[in-house]
Amino acid sequence: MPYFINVILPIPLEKQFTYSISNAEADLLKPGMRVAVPFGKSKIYTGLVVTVHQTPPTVYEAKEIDQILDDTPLVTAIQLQFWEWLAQYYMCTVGEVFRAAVPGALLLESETLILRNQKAIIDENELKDEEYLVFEALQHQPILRVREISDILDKKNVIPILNRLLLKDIIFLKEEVYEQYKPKLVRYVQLGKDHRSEENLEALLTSLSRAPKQSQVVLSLFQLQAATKKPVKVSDLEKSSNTSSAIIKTLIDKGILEEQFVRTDRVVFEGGEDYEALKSLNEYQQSALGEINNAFSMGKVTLLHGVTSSGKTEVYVKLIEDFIAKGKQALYLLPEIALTTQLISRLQAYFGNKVAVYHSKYTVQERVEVWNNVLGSKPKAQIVIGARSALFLPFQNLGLIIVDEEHESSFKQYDPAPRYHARDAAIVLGNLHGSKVLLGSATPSVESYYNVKTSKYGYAQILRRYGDVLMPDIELVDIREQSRKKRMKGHFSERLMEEISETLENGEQVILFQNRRGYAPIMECTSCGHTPQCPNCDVSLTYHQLRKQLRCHYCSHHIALQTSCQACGSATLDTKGFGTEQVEQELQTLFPKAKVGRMDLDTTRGKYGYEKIITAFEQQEIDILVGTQMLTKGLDFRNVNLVGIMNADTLLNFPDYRAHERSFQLLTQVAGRAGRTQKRGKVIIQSYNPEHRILQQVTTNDYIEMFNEQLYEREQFKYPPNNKIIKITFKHKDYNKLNEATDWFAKSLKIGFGKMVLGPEYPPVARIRNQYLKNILLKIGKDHSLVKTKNNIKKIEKSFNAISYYRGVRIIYNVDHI
DNA sequence: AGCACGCCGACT
DNA sequence: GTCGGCGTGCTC
Repeated sequence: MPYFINVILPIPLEKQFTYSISNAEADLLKPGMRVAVPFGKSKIYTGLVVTVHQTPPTVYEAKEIDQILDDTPLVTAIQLQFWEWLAQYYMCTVGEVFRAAVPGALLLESETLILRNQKAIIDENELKDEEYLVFEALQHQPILRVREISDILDKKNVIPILNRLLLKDIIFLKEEVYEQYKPKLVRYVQLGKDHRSEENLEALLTSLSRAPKQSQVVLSLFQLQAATKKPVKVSDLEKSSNTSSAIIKTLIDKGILEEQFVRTDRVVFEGGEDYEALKSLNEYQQSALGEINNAFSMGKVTLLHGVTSSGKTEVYVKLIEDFIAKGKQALYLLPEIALTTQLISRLQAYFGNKVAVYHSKYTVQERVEVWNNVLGSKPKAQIVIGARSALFLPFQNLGLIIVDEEHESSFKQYDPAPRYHARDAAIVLGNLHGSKVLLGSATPSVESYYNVKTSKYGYAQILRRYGDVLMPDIELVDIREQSRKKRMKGHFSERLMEEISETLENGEQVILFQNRRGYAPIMECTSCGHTPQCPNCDVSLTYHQLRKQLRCHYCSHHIALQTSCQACGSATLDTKGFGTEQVEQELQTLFPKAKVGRMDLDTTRGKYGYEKIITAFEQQEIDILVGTQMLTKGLDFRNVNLVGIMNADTLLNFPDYRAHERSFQLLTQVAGRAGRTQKRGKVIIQSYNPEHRILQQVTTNDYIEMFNEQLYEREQFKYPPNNKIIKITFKHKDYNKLNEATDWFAKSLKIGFGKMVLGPEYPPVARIRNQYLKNILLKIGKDHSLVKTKNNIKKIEKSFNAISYYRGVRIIYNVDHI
């Protein structure tokens, strides 16, 4: 009986695909292994084996696989279960989860190569211009890629031309698949067998007496090897003998040296073996740890609620220590922006090279190495610290998951699918592994705190800051009043100016928070009111002073800065609103002696962009640091005594149901950066609306009141935690078609769900990259089954797709949309 | 998602 | 009269 496999392909299709395999392959293949399979006319994709079976497909002939890519499974059975859950819950395909879960370097795809047919007899006169260009290019370079041909011809669709050349036998095509991951090899050398004894060495040195460089190398190598008796890294040898690789190569060619290659990890912790002993916990941390362990023993997910700088990290470290002592793996999840060198080096100081790091700034190659180390339960991957994607690593016996900064909305993936929430997914993953899950935050999300209130989660609390440092003194400044009295200097109130001067005089540092990058959001003509718009999206262009450009934040379209209004020609252009760049500039005029730094998306690009600014600030080369959200997470600066929030209103006026909760969290977190040593820190919050409930609650640090009010409001408007929401986004370039399609969909939904259907409504930015967008929001009450609701939606989608006019309108589901 | 096949406007 | 636009349908 012939054998078959079912595979998952990394594409957004619901189905699994069946391929035929030989008996020999059936012996080798196990679920979780990768295979390269032909798909469609010419492509080759990486598929993941789900089942090996003997049921032939009935309505089609199964294709054969191209090749097997692994000799042991790359993905575990638990991972496959986890992927199924994600796909089901977040309404996407398992293929999309597969694509997101596995490092890109392991998902090989074929590429079409164009080669010249050497045997062809070509009459150049028969070729058209474009065909000739391709032909000529192939004379210089025997192999070309489709991309390169596109570049040569300056045209995107080159397939018709290639087809014509193919027909004329001038070229042929080849599909090439290649492994993108290559292990890193380090070259080692040692003295050849014949030269190792002392007398042979002397003979050798005599024979090399007329080649002083070479004998120098031999001598250095002998000294280096004397200590270890092991081969020596070529790079070390070059350094110690002060020679070039050419001389070493000559010696290898002469057979005097032997070379060998050793596989190494790209990611190595250089700290050695001396771990720092864990600081002993203070009584508050100790009692929190007790409460956590108590809740864990009841099998509960637990929330650790500890004020800013209360030393939550030490509690985590203690827990991790306990779990790895039991031989378990531990996963420590953080939002991307909190994954700073500061925190990582702190953990490495405790656990040395047992810590592996996994996040988006790592190269694909580095990620493959972490993946393999986790899969092999290697000692160096017992503890994984990473951003949300670290959930997808192939853990073998995961004992503990910590989700730090649990309230952070960046744990929810927005685009592309799977649009999962890492905190919620972590709880499911914990269930599959039977591991304990700890959520930590200084300002828990309403959802998590609600789960504590309803006894679904365990709870532990730390109310004191570490070392009994006082909570900062928070002062609200009414800038409405100030600007009316013309007391503002730019965007700075008198109070903020005073405090900055005083702090600088004391030799302390200042952090200023402005939740907007760029110089000023928009440029406006004061004569006619015209503002430059993006041609592809429904937004105004943002002014970036540094590059003298107007840029679109959605499609990265940009134009040079205008000197006169495009609409009326007058030169009376002015900026409206302000961002970090402008704050930075104002500071330089207001405090000419202070060194000002800026930290936002624009200044932290690149692998070490971040570190540079942080280090400069730590070493007090910067007096005032201006920044966005990034400033709030995982950073610990000793000498900061003042934090200023330039404008709290932009946060509060955000048009979504989480705006208030998020403002409270953000402001509390930023405030927490002030005064981390003995002196009480100072926080100035500037606002046009200082009576706002949330601002009052931040000032008095009243989390409970904030929670109760928010919970009440959420219940009134049928939002989570008691209700579930699904946002359905529709996308199409034809405005009218989109409107009709969304109206149809909403009408169908309303049959089953009535007034729980909201919209369709345009989002604030209704067109991006020339595609119009429209949303339908579905609220699902506690009394409704989520699974049934989703099935219902899928059914409606099916009928929707059966209407040919609507086809082409893209539908995007976002479950638990934040 | 890609990618091929198939039917209508603007150029040689 | 062709070239190339993108609507439609399929992929084991």
